[in-house]
Amino acid sequence: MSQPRLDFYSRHTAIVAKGLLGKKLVRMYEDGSGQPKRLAGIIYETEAYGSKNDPASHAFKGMTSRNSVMFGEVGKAYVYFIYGMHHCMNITARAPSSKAGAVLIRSLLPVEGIDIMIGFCNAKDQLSLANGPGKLTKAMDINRSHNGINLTDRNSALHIEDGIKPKKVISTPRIGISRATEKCWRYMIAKE
DNA sequence: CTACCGATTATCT
DNA sequence: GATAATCGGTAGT
Repeated sequence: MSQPRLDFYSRHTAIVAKGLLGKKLVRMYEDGSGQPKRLAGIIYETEAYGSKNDPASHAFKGMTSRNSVMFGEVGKAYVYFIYGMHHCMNITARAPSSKAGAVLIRSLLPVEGIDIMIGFCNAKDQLSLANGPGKLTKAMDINRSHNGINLTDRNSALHIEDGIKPKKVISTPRIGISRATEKCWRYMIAKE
């Protein structure tokens, strides 16, 4: 299975956000049986977050202990904890001229290990399993231990593989933020 | 050390 | 549509 390499992530964050649609997020889940289980979903919705040009981004005010991954190498996972109960997962990506950047994964369409994911989050059907940034991390058991993990390595517990090619993509303002709402940096696969 | 608040979700009216 | 749940990061004292 081929997968995006470093140069894929070394472009403007918004371009990468759009390019990640249709790719597959793969989680190798170690359940103690000795045989890793594969959990995977097609990326259906993303949002781009920049640096000093983007007041809505964690990186806007400069590097801190939390967001340092956003300033590091591209193609890594940036996982953070929010609202005392949810994790959100990002993929670091930025043009070489930019200091920081990441793409928030907002929703997935589960395709592998669906039974296991349903067990994690009490969801009843495939669609409601990972249709939100906090829900998909719960469905795939993603937490801060995955912060900084290399997503371009297929041996990682978390990585990206090539998936489908979206036929139609739409962009809208981002969700759940109070600043820089004028930027249309949210991308999602549209129904044909 | 203390206080405020957020890239969310489930649940209630 | 509105709000509680719940806690780590960040800024300010």
